[in-house]
Amino acid sequence: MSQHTALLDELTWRELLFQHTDGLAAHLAQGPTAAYCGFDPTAPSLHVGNLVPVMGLVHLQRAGHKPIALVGGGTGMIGDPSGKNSERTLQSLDVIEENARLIGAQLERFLDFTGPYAARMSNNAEWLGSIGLLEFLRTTGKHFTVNYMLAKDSVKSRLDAGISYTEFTYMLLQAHDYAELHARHGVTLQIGGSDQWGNMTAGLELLRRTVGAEAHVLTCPLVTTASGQKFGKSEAGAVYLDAERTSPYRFYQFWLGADDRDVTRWLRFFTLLSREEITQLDQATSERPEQREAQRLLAADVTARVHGAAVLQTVEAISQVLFGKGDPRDLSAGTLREMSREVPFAEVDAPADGGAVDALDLVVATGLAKSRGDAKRLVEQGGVSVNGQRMSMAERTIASDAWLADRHLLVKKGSRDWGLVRVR
RNA sequence: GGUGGGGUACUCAAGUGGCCAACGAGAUCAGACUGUAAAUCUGACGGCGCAAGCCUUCGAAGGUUCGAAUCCUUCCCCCACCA
Repeated sequence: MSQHTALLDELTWRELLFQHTDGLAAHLAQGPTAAYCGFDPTAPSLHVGNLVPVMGLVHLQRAGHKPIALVGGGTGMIGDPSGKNSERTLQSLDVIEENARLIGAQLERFLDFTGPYAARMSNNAEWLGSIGLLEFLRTTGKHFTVNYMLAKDSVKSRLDAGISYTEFTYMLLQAHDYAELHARHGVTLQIGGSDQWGNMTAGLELLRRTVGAEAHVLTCPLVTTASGQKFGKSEAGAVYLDAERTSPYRFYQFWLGADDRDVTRWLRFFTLLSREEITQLDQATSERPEQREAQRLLAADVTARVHGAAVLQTVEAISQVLFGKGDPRDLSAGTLREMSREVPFAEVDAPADGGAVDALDLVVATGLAKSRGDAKRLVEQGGVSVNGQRMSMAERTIASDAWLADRHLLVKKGSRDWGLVRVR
């Protein structure tokens, strides 16, 4: 067993291996293999769910293979019907281009572009964008029967609701990508989420029929949560890698909040910690769950990889301040200013009448409630604290002598949603 | 094309002239408990409002009526069976 086949063992114990083609182990044993994984630019940022195949590429590289991260600037113009129960609206070309640029930049951070196993970035707009319809139909389309295409789950499940000719064609484009990358870079392995199996095998079909090359595919499982929630959703929606969309603090908190039942699996999925370390953390979770060592390490590891060590330090410090038992009055103006970039922040005008601000306004200004009526409901239920003091409808104003450093007010909604306000 | 069933709030789903902003369940939010957990219990849950109340909603548009989610007309869509 060489370094190259260690990939499968690694993925197996991490449970990142869902399905793969027969003979993959023997193929990998032959030496460094070029492999790719595609990401369509359907959003301006990757989200945590995308991290699974990204980590697949990372493991691939660590096992001595050459990863290619493919941005689907071309396929993104068409729309993948896999897992969708209705037709999607097409996005404008500018949006797709911009998304592709942003996602490409995110992907670059995970891979090493130097050394003997240097990674490579690619964008299928490069070849799909300029291929003519007739040429495409003659070179790629000719190798697929409609019968074959109709048998794919992605298509079959849409036959009642309807599927456009455009989306129907998606699998051919992905197959074309595989063939193109095979020709350009000798790619013989494609990885992706388990929902991509159909599209990926279409690529194998094309390679088999055209160049007769041996090629493989490997899929990663879908991430699930113990509570049955969709993975990667927080109250505020999807958890993105982009700091503008999901603040690093929220990102960190997302991982920190992992369910005990999920945390070990997520450590295997999303960190590079060794088997021994993870086993140890697993034990820590069952012996002293309240310490949440596993969650802390998971959050730190992933946040550091995505946002960098410096940012991790900041968000850890902020988490410590917010959830530690310190008195908010001790916070320095500098700390508060740093915090204002990570938690919902708003500035309000000083009240005309002498200085006391209304908690309802603070809750609304920070977006923790969408209206005063909504805020009132929260206060009535005891869900709002300002500067550590629980508010009630009768007592909910904060006089200026109770403000924090540099005219700040720290608002807490529920047990873990925070907002910061500064009085102008 | 014919016949029958159906479209109700985030989702599922009651309601068939006033007591309906609309039973119930889930989701969500808050409180208690706790580990910034899970489970459980309690409360909130169309919008705006500190309240009185106002506004918008029951596929769409009209109509009947003092009054409609509920009755009538037309239209749109879904499902089942027949052709």
